[in-house]
Amino acid sequence: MKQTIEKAITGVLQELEVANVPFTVEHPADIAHGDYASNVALIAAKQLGKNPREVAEEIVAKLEGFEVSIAGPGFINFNLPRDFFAQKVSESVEQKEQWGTHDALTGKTYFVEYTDPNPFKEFHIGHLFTNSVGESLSRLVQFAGADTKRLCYQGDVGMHVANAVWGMQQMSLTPESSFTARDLGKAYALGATAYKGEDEVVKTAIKALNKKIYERTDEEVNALYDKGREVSLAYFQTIYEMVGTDFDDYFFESEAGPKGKELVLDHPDTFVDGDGAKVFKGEEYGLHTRVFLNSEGLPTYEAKELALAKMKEDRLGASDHSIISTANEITEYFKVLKKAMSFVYPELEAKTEHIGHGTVRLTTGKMSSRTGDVIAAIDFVEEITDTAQARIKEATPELGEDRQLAQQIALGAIKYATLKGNILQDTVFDKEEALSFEGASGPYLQYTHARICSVLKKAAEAGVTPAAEVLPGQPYTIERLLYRFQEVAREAVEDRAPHKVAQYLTELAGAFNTFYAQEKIADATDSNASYKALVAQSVAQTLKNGLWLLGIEAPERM
RNA sequence: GCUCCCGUAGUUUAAUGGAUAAAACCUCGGUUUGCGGUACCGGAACUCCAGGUUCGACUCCUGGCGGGAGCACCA
Repeated sequence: MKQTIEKAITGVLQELEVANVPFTVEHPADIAHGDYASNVALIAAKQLGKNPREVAEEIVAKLEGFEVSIAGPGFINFNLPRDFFAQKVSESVEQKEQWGTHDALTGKTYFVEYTDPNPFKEFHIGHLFTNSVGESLSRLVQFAGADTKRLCYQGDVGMHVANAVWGMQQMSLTPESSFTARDLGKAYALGATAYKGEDEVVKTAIKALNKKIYERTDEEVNALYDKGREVSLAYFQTIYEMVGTDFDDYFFESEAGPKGKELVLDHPDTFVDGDGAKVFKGEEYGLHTRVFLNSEGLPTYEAKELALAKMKEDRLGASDHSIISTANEITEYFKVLKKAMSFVYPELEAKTEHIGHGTVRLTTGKMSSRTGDVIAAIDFVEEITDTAQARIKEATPELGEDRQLAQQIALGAIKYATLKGNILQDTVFDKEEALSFEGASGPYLQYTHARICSVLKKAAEAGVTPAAEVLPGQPYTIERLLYRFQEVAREAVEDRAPHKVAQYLTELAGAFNTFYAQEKIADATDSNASYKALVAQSVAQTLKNGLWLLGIEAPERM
């Protein structure tokens, strides 16, 4: 539709013999202004040396087949025909889960790497938030038609692991003993604190342990390490299932390490000596110099990441684009990494994109992953699930024991709070606000969806069948929003902006609730009831698909 | 000190250079016995400062001020 309008305007401009007018056609900020608006007259007026409103009138006189009006300083507003909306409403219901999908990335293969927790350490709320962002980005590219590969890169070697294994030894954990991921978290905290302390003997011991783990030279250490890794990864898997992420493949630092080292040594022109280490001179490109191999010859994050890019293609085949989504602490490193990669793997570098998102803070203060003083994602979700369940019990007693439902709502609250704003910015997670279940929140969207499911059931009982046979003369306001869903999905993926979906859904839900307050749907005596039911069904489908893009479930009752 | 990101109602967030800066929380005042009031309607309230570019600036440029992240062997 937008293209049709643009084409019509271009035609008129040719008639008026004006060229190179970079006009836009977009939705006006206020829906009352029309469905589309163009600033063409304002731009063209400059070239023509005329008053914008005058130019607008000339253009409008030549535009055929549209209901248009001139407003403000010279905007041309377009109102779409009634049938257009009815057709879109019908389409949305027919297309079901396909509604809103588009072809922006059809035929492309996209890798999306995210979450990236470290085995032996706690999976904390930071991982939960970064997972929400990555999962939504994955779903956005998938919705755009891309063959989407979800990837997870986990740091199973390095000093943090050495700290944890040292702690395991102190706690007398053995490969035969049964211990949990939580015990590992304690072990890590123990080791990390000890390493930071003054005791040089301990430091030396942990460093030696790190080397042993990396080289796998000590059977006893290997056994303890392997068991710890297994426990930790199994624990992560339960979390991925809980949040609804299904990774296609997992990569580990233990694999990337040796390959990274080899890669660095194979490119002596790119990675040069610096204080006994191998470094990349980022300064020559306005960046920082980074160490790729430390003075002990061990690969750093940067070297591993370099190898990882190649490993992904080796295992999953070639991609057209590779997204790596992390918190923005990594952003600067990644710039250097990309530069270095442009010498080693220029073709991979060209399609690698790092998306550094802001961090989420709790209203109670900042969390830290270094001190061991972290909030476990599991605990966080449990706590919010408890509150959600209490709320359900109050409102819908018969669903009060449904723990799974409570968890869906808790995750909806968390994910919405994470994705409601621009992901580049830091956000604050206010538990009370996210759980208020009112206004702009995940549960509000879920509630609206459930409410529609309920009213449609009532309508069916009353003998109202959703259909587009009898149409009210004027489209309902909500119809003017419904057809935009696909455009929103497209913009959101192009801008890497899940918040555009969140924002849209909130507006849609609000408009529906207004519609619902004004119009009775389950009333067979109303000649418009069938169409109203169809509109309601369309809203439910749109909410469901939109929530899916945010990684949020849409229960039918709550 | 240098680099990058960011400063919008009391609070949390929106706004491809466009119309009266938009929602939600909070607050104040209301809602037709009509389908889920976890809803709806209305009021009050905002662009850090100073310049510049533009018909038009929250948006772009310059300089301040304030916050976050990073600045060589952690990731």
